[in-house]
Amino acid sequence: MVSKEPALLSDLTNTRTIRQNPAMQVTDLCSVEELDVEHTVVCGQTFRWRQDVDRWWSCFLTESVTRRPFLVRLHFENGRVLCQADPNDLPCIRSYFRLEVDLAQLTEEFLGADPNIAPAVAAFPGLRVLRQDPVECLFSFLCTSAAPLHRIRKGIDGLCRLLGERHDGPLGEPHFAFPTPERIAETEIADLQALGVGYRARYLQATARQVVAHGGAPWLLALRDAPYEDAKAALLTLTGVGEKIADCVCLFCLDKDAAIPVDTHVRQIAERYYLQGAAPKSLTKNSYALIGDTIRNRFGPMAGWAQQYLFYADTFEKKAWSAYEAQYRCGVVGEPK
DNA sequence: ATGATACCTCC
DNA sequence: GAGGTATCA
Repeated sequence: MVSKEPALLSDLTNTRTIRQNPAMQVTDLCSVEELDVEHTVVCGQTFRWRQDVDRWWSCFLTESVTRRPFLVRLHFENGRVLCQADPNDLPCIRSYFRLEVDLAQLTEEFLGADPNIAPAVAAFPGLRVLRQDPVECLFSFLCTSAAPLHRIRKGIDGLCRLLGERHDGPLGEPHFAFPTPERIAETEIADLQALGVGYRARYLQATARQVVAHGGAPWLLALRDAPYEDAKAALLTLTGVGEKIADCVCLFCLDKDAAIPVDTHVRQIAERYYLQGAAPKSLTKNSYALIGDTIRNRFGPMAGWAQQYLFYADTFEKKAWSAYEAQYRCGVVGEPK
């Protein structure tokens, strides 16, 4: 599997070089009860995090307003989350993980609203919904339709390597920023398809052109200030964006905490707990809304977070964690198992 | 409005 | 067949 993509070997993050970068400092970010880094970055809301050889989790993120890329590395030790980053980037990192949300209070409210969520909350304390950069979130989720996790990660990684701005570390280790809509818009469909994203290549180019026509990244970011319904409606006009992906983008980067992305897992959960007998046979526009409304009625305006606990606990049960985790290890992206 | 099918790719 | 969408009946 290594011989298939030898180029990746040279791209492994050399943690020593990062430690030698004087701008990178280790900070005590918060407690592990406040943030479970590992499950938060592998629970299906973001796809570019990886575990370096020293087991620190790392990602090359983009600040949503300034479009400035920056490196983050996180690790947990003695009940604390340690953060290795440029101190100037700490506010961005706190914002990304939405540490302003009082998770203890929120999960307490969820438990009061519905005891069915107790096992999920108990299994993953510290699991959070992110505030990602909308550009990365939208174009990432365009790659997710009917695709397994390793394919999603490979496609997104390829997209960044092909079109993302390259930033070299102190000893030349490369980091690729997520590409701009403009860059994706000017790329041939065939070149995008060569990344292994299949028919989603057409969606990437079409949506990139539509976003650029609307004003680019700032237009997407402005949806954060719009009501959920308006933001979702705007996203639904984009090619390749249906209800599920629109809700993923709303929830995972636009602060729309009531958004419920409904897939087969969430549908099964809704059937099991709330809709016995009255369960819809298929996922139509109406049944999609019914399931979302059911969960919103139960958990209120932060229902999207409740959905994430229920969803992840359900999928986690079905896959052995070791097999799951292996896809993230050592930064080797793109190869399954 | 609901239901069926094709669309890339690869295990 | 897979964590979905566009298209057409």
